[in-house]
Amino acid sequence: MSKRTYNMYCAIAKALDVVGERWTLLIVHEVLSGPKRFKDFLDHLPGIGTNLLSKRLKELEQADIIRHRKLPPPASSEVYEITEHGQGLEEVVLGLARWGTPLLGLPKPDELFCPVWALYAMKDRFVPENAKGISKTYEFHIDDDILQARVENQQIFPTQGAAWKPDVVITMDSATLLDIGTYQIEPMDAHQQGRVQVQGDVADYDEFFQLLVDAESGIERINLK
Amino acid sequence: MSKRTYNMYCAIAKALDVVGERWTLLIVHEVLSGPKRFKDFLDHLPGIGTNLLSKRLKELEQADIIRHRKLPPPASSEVYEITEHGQGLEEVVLGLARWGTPLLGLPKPDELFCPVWALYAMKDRFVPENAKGISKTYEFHIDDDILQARVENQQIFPTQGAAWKPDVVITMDSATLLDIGTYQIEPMDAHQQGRVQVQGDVADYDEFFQLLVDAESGIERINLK
DNA sequence: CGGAATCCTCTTCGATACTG
DNA sequence: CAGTATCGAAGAGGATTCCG
Repeated sequence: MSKRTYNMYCAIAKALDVVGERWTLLIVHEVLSGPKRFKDFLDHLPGIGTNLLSKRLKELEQADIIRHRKLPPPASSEVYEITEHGQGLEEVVLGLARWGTPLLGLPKPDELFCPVWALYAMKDRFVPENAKGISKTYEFHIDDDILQARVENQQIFPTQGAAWKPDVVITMDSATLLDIGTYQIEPMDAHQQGRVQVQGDVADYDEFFQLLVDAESGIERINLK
Repeated sequence: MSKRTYNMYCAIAKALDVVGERWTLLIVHEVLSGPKRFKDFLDHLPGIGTNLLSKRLKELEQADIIRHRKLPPPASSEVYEITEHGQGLEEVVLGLARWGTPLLGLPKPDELFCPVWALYAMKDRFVPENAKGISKTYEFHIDDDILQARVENQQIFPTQGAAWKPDVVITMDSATLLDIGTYQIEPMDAHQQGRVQVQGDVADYDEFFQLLVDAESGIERINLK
């Protein structure tokens, strides 16, 4: 009944004792992107099963990586969120995202995609040099998800949820987001074809994607052809 | 017989599809610290089992993270080393090391410790501000292992193996290294008690440990009491 | 509906023994 | 020393059920 451990006096092994099991770091990624309900995890982690998810959430809570709290009625559902200690794993998750990007290729039919996962892609692809003098908040409506990206001081802060006073609101479905993200279509072309709606200045929409790595190096980065 | 995958179009999941299995990142850590033989892995990864190690090495080779080559006779043994692609995982491993350090506590009797693991601890604890104007190479003989740390331009480059022209050679056993590393004893006290031998200027030996975080913040960092 | 518990099958892991 | 073979134990996956 004792928990499995590597039994090594090694910081890496100690970390993996806690977050190295299957699904664990993916669950951490989810809560790093914003508070989530049990159902959200199930939707975003295909095949995990309720029992295993339940077990993982308990382990993560015991390790002080997440906490859960009940929302007041009428919501009456539990919400899981990251702790300060868990926030320290951001560097690890971001490192995995960076290293994993070239393995993405094009999405396969049986692969699940959730819009929130684009948050780390934004961080990964953001080019500070292209953002000089820009201070804007971009809001995205992708399928039923709302995301935002605050750009400021040549940094980007993408998070889940609606922005307070967005400079522009950009609406598209996830298929279009994937086509743009994998450089199958230019952002402005997608807009002209009616696949993207923009509330606000269309120039802001165009500008946002200029902040990310361009198609040429981007295609190499996600390893297309 | 198809490999288990998360089936998510997500860079983090893709990375974990490749390096997320049990033992895998620890093996990557080992080769990041220097080329290793089969036996070395077995000695450093208690309980892995030869079959699983063999399997992991094959998987890592297939993923272009490590490569193996035969040493010329009379050595005639296989050596596994990191590839350029695998080197990209350094950020992930270092992130895990950083996050895992506060979980270390004091070494327990049944926990294995290998001197090479101190390499990432050096990187983690190095304080650039304390290294102004220092350009030296420190060589360490710990038990039967030889390590080195090159300090230059307020950076530290710890690696496995003997240095070319070390400024100082420091010899101790791993118990002493652990005592110093966990702030149970001051480096100079350990030297005075004959637990550390120094070839070269003893001031250099003292200086080196000044480059790492001091006891006060260090104890907090590894979460002792 | 959110989440925990049960049962069953399958895969992976871990330890030992064995071979080149 | 470098692996392969074998087998019992543990963990994962999927369906279903139960409880609030």
